Amino acid sequence: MQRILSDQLARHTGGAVRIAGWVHRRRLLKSVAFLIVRDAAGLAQVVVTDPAVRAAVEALPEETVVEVTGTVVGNATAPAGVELTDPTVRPLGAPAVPPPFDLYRPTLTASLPTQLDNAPVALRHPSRSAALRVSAAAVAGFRATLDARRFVEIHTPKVVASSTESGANVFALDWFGRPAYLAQSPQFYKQLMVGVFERVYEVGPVFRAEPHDTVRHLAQYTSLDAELGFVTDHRDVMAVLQDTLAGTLDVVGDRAGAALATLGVELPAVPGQIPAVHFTEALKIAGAPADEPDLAPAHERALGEWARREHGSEFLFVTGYPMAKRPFYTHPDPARPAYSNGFDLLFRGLELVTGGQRLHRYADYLAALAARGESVEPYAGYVDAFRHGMPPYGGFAIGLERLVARLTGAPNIREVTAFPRDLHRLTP
RNA sequence: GCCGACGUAGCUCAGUGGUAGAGCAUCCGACUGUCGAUCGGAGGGCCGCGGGUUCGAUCCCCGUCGUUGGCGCCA
Repeated sequence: MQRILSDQLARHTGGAVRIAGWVHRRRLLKSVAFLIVRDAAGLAQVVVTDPAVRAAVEALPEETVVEVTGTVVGNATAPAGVELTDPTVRPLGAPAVPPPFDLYRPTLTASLPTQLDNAPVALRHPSRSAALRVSAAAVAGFRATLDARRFVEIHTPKVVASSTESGANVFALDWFGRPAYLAQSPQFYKQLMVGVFERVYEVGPVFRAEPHDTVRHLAQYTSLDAELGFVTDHRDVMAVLQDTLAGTLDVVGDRAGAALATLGVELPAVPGQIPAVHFTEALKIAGAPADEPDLAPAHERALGEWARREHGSEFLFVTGYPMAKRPFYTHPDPARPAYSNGFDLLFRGLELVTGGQRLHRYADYLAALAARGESVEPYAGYVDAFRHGMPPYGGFAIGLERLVARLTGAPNIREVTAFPRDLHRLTP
C-alpha cells in the first residue's frame, strides 16, 4: 500500500491507507486514544480503541517515527474532518527521546538560545519550519523571476585569494599552504560574468567576519545577487529590483500560503513605483545632521515609518549615498560626483538590499583606486577584465534572511535561519 | 569593542540575608472523543563559576564565564 500524506486523507475517505510520520501527540483516554501523526503535509488523527494497539501507542513517546495503516473515516469531530480508524501502528525506529520542550504546543515556548541549541528538533515546530518554507519559496521566486527575464544563474567561488572590499573583515583559511579567505560576496565574479551573459544572478552563502552582535547580523548569510549590463544608470537596476521583489513575493504567496497562514502574516504589496529619496533628503527626513556620512539604524527605522505614512509603502529606496561610504567600484553620480549612483532598499525600516551602478571603464578604475590611495595590484585580476570591453552595468544583493525575518515579523534573524552562524555560535 | 539586562528544576519563570517555589514536561493513577485534553499524586535543584562581607549568601559586593538587547558596521 502506497504511503499518502496527511493532507490527502479526505480524498481516500472510506478506503484503507498507509501514512507515516512523527508521533506529534498522544491523548490517552480510558476507552479511546488519539494518536496525532505529523508528516511533511501536516497532521493526521488516528483513533485507537483496540487494547493491543493502545498498549503499543502508550509505549511510543512523542517524536517517535511511526507508520500507520487504517481506514479513513469522515468525522465532524475530528480536527481535520477525517481520521484514521481501526489502525495498525508500527514504529519505524526506536522510541524517541523527548525533546527538552514541547513541539505539540501551538507556540514554541523555549527561548531563542534554547531553540538554537536544539535546532534539529526545534525546527520541527510548525512555526519554525514555516519560516523556512517561506525562505525556500522566496529563493524559488527570485530564481523564477530572473530566469523569466533572461538572467543566467552562476556559481562563483566561495574561497578567494583576497578580500572583495578593502578593510573588510574576512575569515582566513589555509588553502594547500597558501592564505585564502571565505568570500564576503560574489561581487567581483558576478560583475565579470556580465561580460559573458549580460544578466546573471546567484544564490549563495557569503561570509562576514565582522563583530556585529545584533538581531540582524549573521557571520554567514544567504545573498540573492543579481547583476545586469546595458543600463543607463542605477535607476534601471532599481526597476529590475522592484520587479524581482514583486515576482519573488508572488511566488511566496503561491507556494508558501499555508506557511504564511501558520505564521499569521500577510505579504506586503510591492508598489508599482517604490518611493525613492536621495540620501541628503533622507537625512532631513530622519532628523539627522546634514553632514552625517551614513544612515544609522534608528534613521532607517524613522525612514521606514515615513515611507509607510507618506507613501503607504513598506519599501523605500535611498539613492545617492556618499561616494566616501561606498566601495571603489561604485559609479559616481555624474551630476554630483561626491554622491554615488548607489542605493539601498529599506524594507520596514531595515536595510534589505544594497545596489547600484558600477564603474565599467578601465580608466575609471585606475582613477578610483588612485583616489583612494590603493594599489591596483591586489585587484588586477578583476580590473584588467575591464580593458576587454564591458557595458555600463549595475546590480544588487538581497539579504535572504533579512527578507524572511521582515516578511514573517521575526524580531531576530536567527529565528528564520536553520543553523545560524554568528559571533558566538558555530554549532549545531 | 562600548553600554544595559539576565543566569534558580528538562522548559518557562517567581522568590527571600536563616540551605527554595509555580506552571508545563517526566513517572504513577483516574477519565467514552480528545482538540495546547482534563483531574489526583510522586520524583526532580552545588540557585552559572570563583572570591569577599556576614554567625549565616541563591539574595549584598568584586571578578569571571555565558546568554540577551541597544550602539558602532552592514545585507
